[in-house]
Amino acid sequence: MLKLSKKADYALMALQYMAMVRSGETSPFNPNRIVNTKEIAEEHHIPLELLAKVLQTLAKYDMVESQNGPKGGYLLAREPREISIAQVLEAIEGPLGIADCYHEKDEHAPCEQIEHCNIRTPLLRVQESIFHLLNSMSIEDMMAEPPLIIVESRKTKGVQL
Amino acid sequence: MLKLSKKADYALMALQYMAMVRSGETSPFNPNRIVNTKEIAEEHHIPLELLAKVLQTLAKYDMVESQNGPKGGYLLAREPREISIAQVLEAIEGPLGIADCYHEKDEHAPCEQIEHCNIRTPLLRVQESIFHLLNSMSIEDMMAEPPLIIVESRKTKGVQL
DNA sequence: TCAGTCAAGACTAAAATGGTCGGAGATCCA
DNA sequence: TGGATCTCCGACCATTTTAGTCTTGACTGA
Repeated sequence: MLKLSKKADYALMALQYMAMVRSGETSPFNPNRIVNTKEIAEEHHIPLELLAKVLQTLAKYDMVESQNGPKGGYLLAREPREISIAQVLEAIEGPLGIADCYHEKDEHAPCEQIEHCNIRTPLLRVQESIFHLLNSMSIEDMMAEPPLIIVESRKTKGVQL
Repeated sequence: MLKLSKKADYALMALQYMAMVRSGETSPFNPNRIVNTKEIAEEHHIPLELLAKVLQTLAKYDMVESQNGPKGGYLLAREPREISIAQVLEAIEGPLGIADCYHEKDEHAPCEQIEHCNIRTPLLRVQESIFHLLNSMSIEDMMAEPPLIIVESRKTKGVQL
């Protein structure tokens, strides 16, 4: 539950990687170098074609710029700090909302339950908190993180930050 | 994205309703009365059979107690404040985790990317925040909320609480 | 021109989700 | 006491979503 889709995972990985490359972290002698789909896919062991599709949508949403031809590839279209996690997730998976109270068939009609819905208001509060959190974090915040070695239990819950 | 499943919605609605009934809010003369699936389904306009299944799993996780036979139904097994939203979601949709870094086939093996995963640590931070939020809210917090009349735009994002 | 790159779409397989059905079990009352 | 009735229960099916693959085409630079 609440798990990110693979595509969203891949998008974040790719953007983080591009941000690292751009900063010169991975290859100090040529920051700003362009990276292509294959490189990212091999680096992270993810299927090439799927990543390609993800990068296409990121390009469509102006988060990366594509360059065609040999030596082509992608680069970040903005500063890493200007790309929020919320923006990435919305680009890949559509508008985010814990409670979106709209009819499935007709975007503009409210859902069947709305007249008798007792949980809407509190859920909207939860939703706003999550939005705020995801909007406040950017790709920059994902850089230079030492990978965790310890695989902690999935039972750890409710830990205060 | 991040949208709750129908089942999760129904579970929360049902629990909130049962909490209201129990408090005497809906029918002052007999609080603690037992309610059956049909009543909840009709009250909220949700399909009976699906709600039934949801209530079954809630019973399995000891959030409600079931009583069979005529005049049977469900009641809350605990105080509303002792049932957190996180518990409900986990009961219905399985363990929650933005990033669960496990192999799909083998629960105990880490996922393919973990060795080269650059986004794990920051995502775990996000995840912990959300866990904390969902654990800190209970069914009690969902009671006595006046329904919102205004249908606000789904474009409102990143609003500070 | 040619090889390497992105772009775009159709297509398939598998999983998750939403929804349905025919019972099994408990209670009530003649 | 025994059946009628009302409830929960668990297996089942249909649809949608997701993940992944494949093909074709267009663009670019050497």
